[in-house]
Amino acid sequence: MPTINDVARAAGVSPSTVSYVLSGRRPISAETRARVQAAIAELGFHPHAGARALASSKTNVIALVAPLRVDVNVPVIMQFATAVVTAARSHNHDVLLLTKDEGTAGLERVAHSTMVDALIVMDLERDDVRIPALRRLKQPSVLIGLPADHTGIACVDLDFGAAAKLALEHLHGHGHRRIGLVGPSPAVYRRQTTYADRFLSGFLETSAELGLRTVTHPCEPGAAGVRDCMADIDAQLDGLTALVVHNEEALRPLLDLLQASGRRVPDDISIVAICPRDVATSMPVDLTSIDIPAHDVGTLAVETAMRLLDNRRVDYTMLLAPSLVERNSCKEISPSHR
Amino acid sequence: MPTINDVARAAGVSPSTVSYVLSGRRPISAETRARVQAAIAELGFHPHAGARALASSKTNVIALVAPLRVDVNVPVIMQFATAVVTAARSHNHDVLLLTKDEGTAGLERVAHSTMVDALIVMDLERDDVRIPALRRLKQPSVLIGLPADHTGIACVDLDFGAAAKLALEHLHGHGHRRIGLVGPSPAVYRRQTTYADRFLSGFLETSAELGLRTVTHPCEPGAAGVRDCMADIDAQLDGLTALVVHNEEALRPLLDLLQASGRRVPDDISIVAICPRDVATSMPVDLTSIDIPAHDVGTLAVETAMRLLDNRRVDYTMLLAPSLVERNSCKEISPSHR
DNA sequence: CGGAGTCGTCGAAGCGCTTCGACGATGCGC
DNA sequence: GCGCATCGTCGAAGCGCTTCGACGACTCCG
Repeated sequence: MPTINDVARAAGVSPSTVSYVLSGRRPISAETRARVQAAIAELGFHPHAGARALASSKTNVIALVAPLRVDVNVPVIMQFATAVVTAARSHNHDVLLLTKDEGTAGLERVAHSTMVDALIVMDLERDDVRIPALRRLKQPSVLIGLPADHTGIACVDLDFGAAAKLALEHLHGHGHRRIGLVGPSPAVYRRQTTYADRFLSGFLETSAELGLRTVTHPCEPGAAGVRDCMADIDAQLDGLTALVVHNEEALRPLLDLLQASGRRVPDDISIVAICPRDVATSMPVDLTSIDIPAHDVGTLAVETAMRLLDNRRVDYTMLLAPSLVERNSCKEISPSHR
Repeated sequence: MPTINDVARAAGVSPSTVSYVLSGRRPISAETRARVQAAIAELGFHPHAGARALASSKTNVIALVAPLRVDVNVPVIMQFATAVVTAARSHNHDVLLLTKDEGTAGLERVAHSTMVDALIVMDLERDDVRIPALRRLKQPSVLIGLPADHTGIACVDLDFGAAAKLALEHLHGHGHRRIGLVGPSPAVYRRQTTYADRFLSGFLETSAELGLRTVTHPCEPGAAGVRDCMADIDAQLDGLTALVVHNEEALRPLLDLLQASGRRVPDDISIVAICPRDVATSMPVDLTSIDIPAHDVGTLAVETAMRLLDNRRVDYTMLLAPSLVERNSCKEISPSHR
């Protein structure tokens, strides 16, 4: 492996000159630069990352802390990860993958040993124990999610409150007045992942504003969970004409159940789903949905980390506006049926 | 951030002694060790990764090259990644996540700049262009998959040939004689990911050995793809009593289609699926399946990388034996119906 | 009781890079 | 034509760690 000294010798310059050619931090004449670059290419020189990190205190690596339990939401996690890696590479950074189950210790390990310049953390809980730890680190961090007290830490997420509002407004606009919410599984609420609450609050507020009759219910995974959930919803609200589904796993069994019980979508019941686009379009009925813009969120998280690294100003709460795509699961209801 | 010198001073020893306490490479008296460890704990010392890498030429990081297109098989990829990260951590290594689309250049970048000690590469094609590049690296690599010429590079994968054999033997044992294979999508064959071929060869060989009447067909994604595929299979082989499905995406629409056309599983048609356990158990019918042991494969890949790093002997072709789990999708067929 | 090992520790060199200050050479204004 | 910037380059210091050789203090054996 050639070193910067080898390159310097080959180009007939000093090592510092090579370094300046590489970093562009000082002006170098065109000829010198050309000679150096030729030497670099010829020798196949790549600067040693460790040496560089040691001398410059920059690693050009960011940590991505992901919930790698084989769990719900796998495709969404994957989309985040893809976006983060891609965006990081476009800023000349690499990504070190950590699992959530290393917890606080993992964050401190990589931060204290100077393996990374910044951290991106996903799947935050309302009072996540990692937040105080992150605050203590010298590296900046960006959260994907919105825990309770994130003072001084940048957060990026979909605006789930607005998403709920948007879903209800859409249905309201189509004449629906009696609407059920099929929520995430109780485990999600228990885990205090805040998107569930934010969505729920937005739902309840908008429901009140628009004067709707609504009922909300979490939904256990599996066909049985869906059956129970729908039974409860139907029991509490008759004349139901629409559902908002904030639960990816439930979608498929829900559609199966509706079909089995002879309720046609969208003729008898309309549905708005909150889920990734490809999930919405891979169902028996193409679902009108509000996308979870994992790609945008991941990219924005990286951009934000980069801004923090160059001491540029950032917003500390970035909630992306939801957008609803109409497909074939919502139907206009005539006033007489309201 | 305290350095090794700070620790040394606090403990009243030389920096090298601290280093030896950390690495255990030389004997250190119990008292000294205790004092040093106390100082480390008190100061919250963590060795600087870059400095360490520079001095020792070891990074304690391995690269994981994953196909991060948002594509088929997402859950399986995720399981591999989880297993690799977990196993790496248990060997005191971290994982740098690279995407397949950086190609050869990405591998060379991280290897030449000494960011990683070893590489684990997934989703190999038959004549993958990355293989020659990997051979040139000074870091060892382990492949998850089995490309054509992998001389000198360790490979780990499920034995797909044996899996096909196992599936057919199971069905044959239950009296089935006319069996269809619903294969991966043509895109997979085109991409020359070798597991498809290995499975197919195993299928054809075993079919011949057992004297079965079989027909094989790739299957495009989506309900339409499944319909076409089944139409072709039925056209070529009447009296079909069983299917082997080597295509995760196809499972759900296939079951829908069979139900819609009044063929009950397992009463009218038996199924053996090759897919992760949780996919098999999340279908309307619990499927008898051969698991894709992503966790085991990922773990073994890391173990192998670790062995290579300590210059221990490794096998260069590690094919894990498949295992079939009986659930509710296969039925004994009476001789009269054969 | 002397020499040969072992044990425990230290000092110094060096890993490959960045960066700071210095310095000759130019160009410029007046 | 002289001083002053600016430009382009160099040399050296150092980033924080590992590792090698050295060395005093013991232990052990014959």
